[in-house]
Amino acid sequence: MVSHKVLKFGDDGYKLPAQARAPRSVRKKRIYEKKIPGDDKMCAIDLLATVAGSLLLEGESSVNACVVVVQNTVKKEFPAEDNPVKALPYSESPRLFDNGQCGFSSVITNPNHLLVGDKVEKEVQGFSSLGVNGDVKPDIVASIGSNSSTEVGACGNGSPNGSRDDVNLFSRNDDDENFSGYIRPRMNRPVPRIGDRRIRKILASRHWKGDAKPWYCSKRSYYLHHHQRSYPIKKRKYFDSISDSNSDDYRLQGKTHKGSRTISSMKSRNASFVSRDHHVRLRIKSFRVPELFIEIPETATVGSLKRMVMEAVTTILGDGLRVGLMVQGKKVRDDSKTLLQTGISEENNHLDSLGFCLEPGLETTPQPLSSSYLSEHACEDLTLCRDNALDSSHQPAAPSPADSFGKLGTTDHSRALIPVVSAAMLAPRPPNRKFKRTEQQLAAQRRIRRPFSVTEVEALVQAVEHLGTGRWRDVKVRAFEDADHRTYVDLKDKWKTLVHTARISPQQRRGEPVPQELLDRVLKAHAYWSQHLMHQLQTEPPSSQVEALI
DNA sequence: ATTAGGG
DNA sequence: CCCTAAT
Repeated sequence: MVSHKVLKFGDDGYKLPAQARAPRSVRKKRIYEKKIPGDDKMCAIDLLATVAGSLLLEGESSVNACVVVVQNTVKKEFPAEDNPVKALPYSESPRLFDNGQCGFSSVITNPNHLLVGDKVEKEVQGFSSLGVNGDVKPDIVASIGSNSSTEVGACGNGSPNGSRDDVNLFSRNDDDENFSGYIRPRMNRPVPRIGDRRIRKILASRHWKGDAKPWYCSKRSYYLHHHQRSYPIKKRKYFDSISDSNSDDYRLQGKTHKGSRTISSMKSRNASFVSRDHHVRLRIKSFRVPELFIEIPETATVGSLKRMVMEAVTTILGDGLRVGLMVQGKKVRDDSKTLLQTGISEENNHLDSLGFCLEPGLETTPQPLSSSYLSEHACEDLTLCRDNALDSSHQPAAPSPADSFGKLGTTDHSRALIPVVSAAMLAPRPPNRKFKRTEQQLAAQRRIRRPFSVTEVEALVQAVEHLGTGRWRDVKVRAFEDADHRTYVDLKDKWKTLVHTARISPQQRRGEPVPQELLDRVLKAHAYWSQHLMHQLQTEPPSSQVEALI
């Protein structure tokens, strides 16, 4: 009987459980959601190589060269007075191993700088669409600096509107953050990432107000996934004014491009900001491969082990990646948002929790495993491993997370081992807890407040009159299909407050006054549906009743 | 994924 | 709005 060694690279793999939740991008989209047009595809490896190349470019001194990675090319822009930096030959692949260390604590280890100009947004989008990945969701995070060792030096002054908003973020040293992940056979089931449940518990035990907000937040990840995060605080007033000045009746408005109006009005208003040639300098310290679990027979050769590890990494990188961006612990999904809006160009302290991550490009077309970058050797070894696993009866000495090991080889699809990376390791380091989060930071975590306009209230009331108070999903579809920022939870909450508002005296009400007529309807509908909970289940009341209700 | 309800 | 718990 061949015993297996379970090798685990990295030793603090579980230190960040709260961040272990995998992206939900995989999940089925809500019906009322709009589909995002597919992006171009490109070779993930090439991408990584490109990124790596870019990152390896700089030495400590040359801080001002601007290296922008655009798909398969590396575009360099050099400030007049700076020494150009040699570009890494494109053919040179990133270093996957950290010399002297077991495994690959970092794909790219040299301190380096990635300076991004205005066009960052576009560039990032270029990345965001690589191949795809069937059922595994590795994440690789490139943390930008770290709290403990990050030196945030502002080239400009601190004033938000100062003449120089440039921010230079860089880390002094390459402090070693461990990584973890698993290698597991490709199975139907997603990998046993760090248990959701456990994570939730941990999350639950953590009051977000007082603690770092995990960037994967159970529920929130659901709708924030699709309903973009709010704007930076600083811009809040500005946005509020916009939405306030426009009543949004999405139902009547029909399908329009989301936010088109907002964007356009924003442009004109924000012109003074945007026009200025402010740049944000970011330095991606390194991309790390998270914790990795490998099960391999004792009789396997060192060479095969090495290849296995290589295979794992390669698979992670080659199975389709896209770039994710995290700001203040929150994933920024809206690619159309500007850095300014996202807060990246704001004060320095916003950058301490900025992170890039490579995640599976699940939005795009799935690619058959055969097209991945598995080498023949790797496949051979993996096959060998699989066979051995079969021989050794079943069962994996591998405890916990690797419960799938036992099934190694039970499926034909398990020909290749798919490395699974726990998101935990990849997450950017949580904000430094030493310093209390500022109100601003806290607020930035929230979605922007968007008071319901009278028109929206009207739409909501009408929908509830017809559908009742227990079918918010339907209400959403029916009356707010195009209001992407209004989730059914929001609608439910709004109804709650409407009912409350209707019950209190007009003097106690705040905000834009809701016509009494509407409030009356709210109470009526509320009363009606309170009594007809039975019917509310599926059917809509006869129009006659509804009208009577109205 | 949705719903319900407290914070 | 946020967050959870329970569906």
